[in-house]
Amino acid sequence: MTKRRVSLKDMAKELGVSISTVSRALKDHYDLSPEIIAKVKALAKEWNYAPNPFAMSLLKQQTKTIGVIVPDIVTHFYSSIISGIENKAGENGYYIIISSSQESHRKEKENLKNLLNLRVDGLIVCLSQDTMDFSHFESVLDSEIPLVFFDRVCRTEEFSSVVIDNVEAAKELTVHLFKNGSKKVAHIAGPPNLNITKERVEGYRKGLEECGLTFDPNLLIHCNLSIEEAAVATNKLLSLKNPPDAIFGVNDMVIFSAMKEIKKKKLKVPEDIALVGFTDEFHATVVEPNLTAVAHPTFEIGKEAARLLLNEINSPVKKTVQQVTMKAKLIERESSAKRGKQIS
Amino acid sequence: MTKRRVSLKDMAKELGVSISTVSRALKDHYDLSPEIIAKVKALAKEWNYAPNPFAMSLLKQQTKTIGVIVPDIVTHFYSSIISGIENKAGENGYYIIISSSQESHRKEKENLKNLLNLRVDGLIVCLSQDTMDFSHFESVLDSEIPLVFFDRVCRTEEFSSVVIDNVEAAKELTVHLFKNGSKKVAHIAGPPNLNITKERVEGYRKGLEECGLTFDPNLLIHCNLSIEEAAVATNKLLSLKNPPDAIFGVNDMVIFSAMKEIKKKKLKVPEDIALVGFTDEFHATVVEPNLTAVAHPTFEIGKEAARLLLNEINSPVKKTVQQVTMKAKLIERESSAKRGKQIS
DNA sequence: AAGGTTTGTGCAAAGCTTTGCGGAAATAAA
DNA sequence: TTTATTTCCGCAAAGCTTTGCACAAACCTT
Repeated sequence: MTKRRVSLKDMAKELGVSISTVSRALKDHYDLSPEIIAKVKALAKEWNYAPNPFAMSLLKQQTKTIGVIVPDIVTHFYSSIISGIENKAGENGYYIIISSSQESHRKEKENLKNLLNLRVDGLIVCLSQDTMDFSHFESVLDSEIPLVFFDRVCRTEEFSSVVIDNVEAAKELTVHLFKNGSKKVAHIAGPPNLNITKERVEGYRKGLEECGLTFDPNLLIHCNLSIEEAAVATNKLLSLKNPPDAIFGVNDMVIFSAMKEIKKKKLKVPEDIALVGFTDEFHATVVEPNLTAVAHPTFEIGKEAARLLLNEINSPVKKTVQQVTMKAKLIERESSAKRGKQIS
Repeated sequence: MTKRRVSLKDMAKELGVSISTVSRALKDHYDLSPEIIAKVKALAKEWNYAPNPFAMSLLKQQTKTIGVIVPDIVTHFYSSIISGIENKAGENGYYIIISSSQESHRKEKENLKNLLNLRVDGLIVCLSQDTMDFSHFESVLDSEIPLVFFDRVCRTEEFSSVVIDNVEAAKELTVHLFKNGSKKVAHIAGPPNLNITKERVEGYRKGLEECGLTFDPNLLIHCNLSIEEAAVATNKLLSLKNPPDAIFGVNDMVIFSAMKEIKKKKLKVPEDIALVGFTDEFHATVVEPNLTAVAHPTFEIGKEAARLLLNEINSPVKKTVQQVTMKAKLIERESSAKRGKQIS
């Protein structure tokens, strides 16, 4: 138990005036005598007064708090987005409360319930990997608390969301591989229920089509987004009788893992097999060879999600569902350099 | 403005009983009739009642909230520690509010003030890079709110802290380099004001001493923890007339940057120059060659800090300052392999 | 001097919960 | 029938802030 902070009451007692007078003095109410105002302010400063946020929340029925649910906070992709959210929220006097679903549907539901009970003013959510049933968001609709999804989304007619154009980006990536000499492009995809998986697979197939390559079901493997499963998938691909000459991975983890497995087999990237993926700016340049990748503007995604949410929170009208698509850019680096070209 | 949630009052009205009865029924008060209890509970469930946390905070004078201040949330080291904190806090029904100082003393002060005004029950802090003046923690002492530092600490007689044995680890790292053939070990250190810097420099010098190497001031460079400054430092070392054959970097950023610069110069790690540092498990294995490093048990550090804090929060006695030193282990990988030995 | 206006301040309610205490009704005992 | 005992439930205060309304005092006008 910690010490009680000073309240208006304490100051009123000290100065021999009423609580209301103190309250008003602090906000320069027009018809208080200047002396009183000065006295009150001086004492407030000396005693280091700050309004009790709980009393305020109770009164105002708003908490200046945003709840965030992400699959995990350790992955750079998410922490960077969180950073963007924090940035925007902070600018507007909002605090964020972060909770991670650890890619579990159960935990996601639990976190959602907790944040709702905490009376957050709004929510920003990225779905967990194994969320296939979206009924828990019904309660959000009921409560009329604004919610914005990002990256992994659902119920887009009911909730705003921030995404990148996955179809287009995946297509671009596939075409890029073809142009740089790959003829057998494999794709290690994510869990089939996620929108990002579906969209990227769609883009992959469109890309193949555009290049006149036929889709080979053996070259498309779904896995969850762990290092382990990605390693298994990679090895499966590499041991095909007709192995791929390029792999397009659905995200960071998958790419890292694939790269490790490829190196273990003494194969060279990109000479033997090119490698591309979706990732964030940071990691693409840490690994070697540097990764050709669709880089998410993570910080911006976070900021945008927060901006949308703040808009909805402060909007007088009922609902303003919006889908924002951010620009993701393909950055060509070493891992998919043209065959035969010397890598420096 | 969102919909009001149901309150005890609403339910009391609906059932035609008093608020107190509803409140007591929900906690199975002994002298209420079983029928009333059943009715209340049924309605509470149907209406999805949850106590208003602000009313509770007001009443109980505690918020079940922990404030966390870190230099940034994007770096894996910190996000992983945060993850540990969240884990432990969650288990005990506490929420965490995270704010980042962005390595700025000013922001750190501001965050501290905000969290104090928010009435958090406790604080977990890692100092910013340019915090040299620690007077802002006076207010924490005054408020009697428990605080635990980790990694970058100060005022250790007044606040508990969780650290690793930097001196010992740095010494070990230096000796390891010597044993594997390095004779001129350089150290890129952090800002001189940080305890981690001082301790690692001390360990470095002890290590040199133990190996019978004399300390060369040219081989010790201080820099802030950015990619850019680390690159400058690395180049300065490499262009000495008598350049080092090993670099010991104070943290991740420094190491990544140094590695890039070394590769740019077409030098080989570890053949031309060995590289070791302090980092987390994850990144050490992502870069190539894999990094020999003192790996922080980041998740555990977070859990331990939270554990200490929770102890203090729930302790009836006044103060129980504790210094916990976590085990950091040196993991030998490729970047410092014995000279001449083949790297697989 | 009496009524009207201005100026400065306090009361009280609302927002929500918990809990000590007191009170009413019902039952048991005398 | 009256008193004592249970059994069940409500009042009210505390925790803190804001704000509409009311009240009092001082001033001004006629």
